[in-house]
Amino acid sequence: MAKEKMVTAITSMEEDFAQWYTDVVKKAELIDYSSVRGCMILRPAGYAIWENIQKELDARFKATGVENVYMPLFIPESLLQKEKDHVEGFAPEVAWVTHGGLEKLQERLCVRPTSETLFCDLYSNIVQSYRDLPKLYNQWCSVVRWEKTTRPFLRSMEFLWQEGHTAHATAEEAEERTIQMLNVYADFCEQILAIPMIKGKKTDKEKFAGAHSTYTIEALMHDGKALQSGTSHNFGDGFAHAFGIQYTDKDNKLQYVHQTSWGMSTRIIGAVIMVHGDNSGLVLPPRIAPDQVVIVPIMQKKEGVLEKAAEVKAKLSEVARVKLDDSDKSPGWKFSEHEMRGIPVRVELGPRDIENGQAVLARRDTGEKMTVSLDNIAEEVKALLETIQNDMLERARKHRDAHTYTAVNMDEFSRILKETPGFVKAMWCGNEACELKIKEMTTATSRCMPFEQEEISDKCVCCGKPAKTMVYWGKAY
RNA sequence: CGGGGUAUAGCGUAGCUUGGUAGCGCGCAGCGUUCGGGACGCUGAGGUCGCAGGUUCAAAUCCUGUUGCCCCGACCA
Repeated sequence: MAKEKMVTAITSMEEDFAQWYTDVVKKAELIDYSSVRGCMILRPAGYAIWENIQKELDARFKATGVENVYMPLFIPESLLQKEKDHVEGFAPEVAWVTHGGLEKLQERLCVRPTSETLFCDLYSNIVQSYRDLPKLYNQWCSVVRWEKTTRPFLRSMEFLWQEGHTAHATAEEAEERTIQMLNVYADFCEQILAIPMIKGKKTDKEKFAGAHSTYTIEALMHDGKALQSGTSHNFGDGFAHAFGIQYTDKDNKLQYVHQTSWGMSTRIIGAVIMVHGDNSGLVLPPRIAPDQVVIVPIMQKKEGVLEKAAEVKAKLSEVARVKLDDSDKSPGWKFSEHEMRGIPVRVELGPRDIENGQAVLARRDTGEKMTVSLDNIAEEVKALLETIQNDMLERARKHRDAHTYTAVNMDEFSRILKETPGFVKAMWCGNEACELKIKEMTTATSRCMPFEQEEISDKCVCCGKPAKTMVYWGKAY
């Protein structure tokens, strides 16, 4: 008779993907729910991932000349209202401060949903000459959006992110910066998070409130749904006109600046979970994993085992972030626990191994086990982490490609999304009416117009009129 | 904001139909035996049954209201 499972397992993905996601997030102890509706507590395991993301992204930003600043949490109502599209876009989801202590405020203060208006206000004061440009500022902060429904990482009322805001002398320079930052995001996601991205431009319907154009990176989750993972906006000179951000050029003429903004949030952690995770829990790519290796001693009370484990830890610490689990749980319990938390490599070390001068390495991503000599364990682990990182990217790419389809008519389009969810590549006439109709018929939205275009057909998948662009469509988070 | 669930110890739950001393498993604490895929025995601690009213001699259970959470839609990173 099979022994009853002692601990409630994670719901399998196939059974209920949404429940699987919630289970993983909780069991891996990434977050906890708080007493405030829609706000999550980032626990050490979750926050450590964010810290690594910050570290990697911040270095990449700075390498392109970006400087960090910190802006206020509050925005006066009058400031928020200076740009018409922007305020209309965000009005439904801003939180307001109406009182200071017991006194009612003269003017309401909005809790920032994003900080364009504050940066614009600042730039209007500090930019006078072409010599003051460009301004390349970024801030790490949290923002608040009064969401109707929330999910850990994917949509919470308060979330952590970075928002970059730049001001340039010319339209060309602003466009160049917009694309440059999109590429920074895409490279980061592929190199560090092992998530392949589709880079492209948003349609007018999907672009940011107040933007001239919005670029996006889109990823495909394990369940075939798309996740917008980072955006980069070119504002043109729209905000500059609204806020009066002008400078004097070389010919002593007054000019408006051209601006960009770009952001990535803790939502990207949701992508890591849903791209790499499996039925045993989280699977972290080595480069972002707070702990890359966990050593599980076997028969740890036996003399010499913990000593040897500490020795191995010291050796491995030179090539990786290592944790030694010497708690008094059983080995089997530890195996499951660290799998749930997604630690890339497990080292098993027991009396038998020590006698033979070896250890067992287990890969989190494949479950594969191998025996290595203690003499060169550091080199072996280092190489294995690299292999895992590369294999994870490759596997994610294969999954995405296998779930990317083409459609030339609506029958095909609907059938694909119904039977085998994923990205659908299809031609589009450029008319918003077709976007709306497709959404109505299939619930899919245009994810982006990819930089890498293909000519699938010469007719719009929806209306049959001459097509302008190939678009990636999909159901999105 | 609509539709559907749900709320009992840290977690998972039984009890509710038919009111009558709140029970179980995991976890937690102590001791001992264990240890290569969620070990076992013994002992023990832990509960305003989401919250607020009401009915009743008596409410986890019946009634009313309210709030949180989860899932599915409409809106967003």
